[in-house]
Amino acid sequence: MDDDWNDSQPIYRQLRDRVIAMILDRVLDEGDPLPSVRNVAAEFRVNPLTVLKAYQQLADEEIVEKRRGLGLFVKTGAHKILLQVERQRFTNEQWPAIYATIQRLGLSPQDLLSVKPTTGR
Amino acid sequence: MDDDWNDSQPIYRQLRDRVIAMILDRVLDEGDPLPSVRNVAAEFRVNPLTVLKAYQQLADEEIVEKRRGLGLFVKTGAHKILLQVERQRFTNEQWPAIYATIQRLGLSPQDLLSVKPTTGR
DNA sequence: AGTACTGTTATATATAACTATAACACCAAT
DNA sequence: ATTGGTGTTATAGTTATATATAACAGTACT
Repeated sequence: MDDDWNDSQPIYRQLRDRVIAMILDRVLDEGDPLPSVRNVAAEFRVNPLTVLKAYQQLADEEIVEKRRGLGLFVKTGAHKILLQVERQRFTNEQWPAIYATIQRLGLSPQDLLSVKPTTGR
Repeated sequence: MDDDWNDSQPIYRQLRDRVIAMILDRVLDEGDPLPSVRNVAAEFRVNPLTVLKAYQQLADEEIVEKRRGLGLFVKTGAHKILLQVERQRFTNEQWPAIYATIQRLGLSPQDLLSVKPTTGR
């Protein structure tokens, strides 16, 4: 409903991340069709080619499956694989920098843990 | 010494962040000159214009002060201001999304916040 | 005056990201 | 067969990022 785009990340990347989040949150179950390229483009007021690029990437990552004339579908096993891959990516690649920032700013775990998330990401 | 550039962020932005980190870490004290445009460009094998863009931004943000023919210098009060501004930006804008990701991946925030990082950022 | 530093501007080029518009090819159902 | 739904391709233009090269302008020191 809210078309908010993070300025520090390409849209097609954010679209990809959004789908992955939906799979992880079981909003999209395995075998379910992804919302169509044209629908997503219309909903977020974005060019269809941008959506296509995001979907293409998901297909390249074997998270999603193409069926000619029908659309893209969540592969079976996608949830489990994503959980593994994304966990490792987060803890190894993203978290160290985040933790360094927290330390640098002198923020306390207590403060951070009491902050409620507002964005789905 | 290690010229590592994060692929998901423009170089000039990363250069800006690096200077800010140096100020927060007291590597650069108030009144100190920033490493010169040409030196930074040479050290990181980057175009001088890219460095200039980062420095220009720091000047626009009033964190740094220009002296004609001499260079850029850390403003007095920069540390305190940065600590305030960056703390708020992190907890309000970045942390909520990070926390959501942690939840989504089923990771324990407590564990993450008590573990030592491996990379300096 | 000359040298050696500073930031800055001017051109020109390359690539990535995003957009607008239009058309094509496949599949399912009427 | 036609309609309406998929993804996909083709052209073309804009903006942001980064590059290479060169020159300009202010300050300090010799």
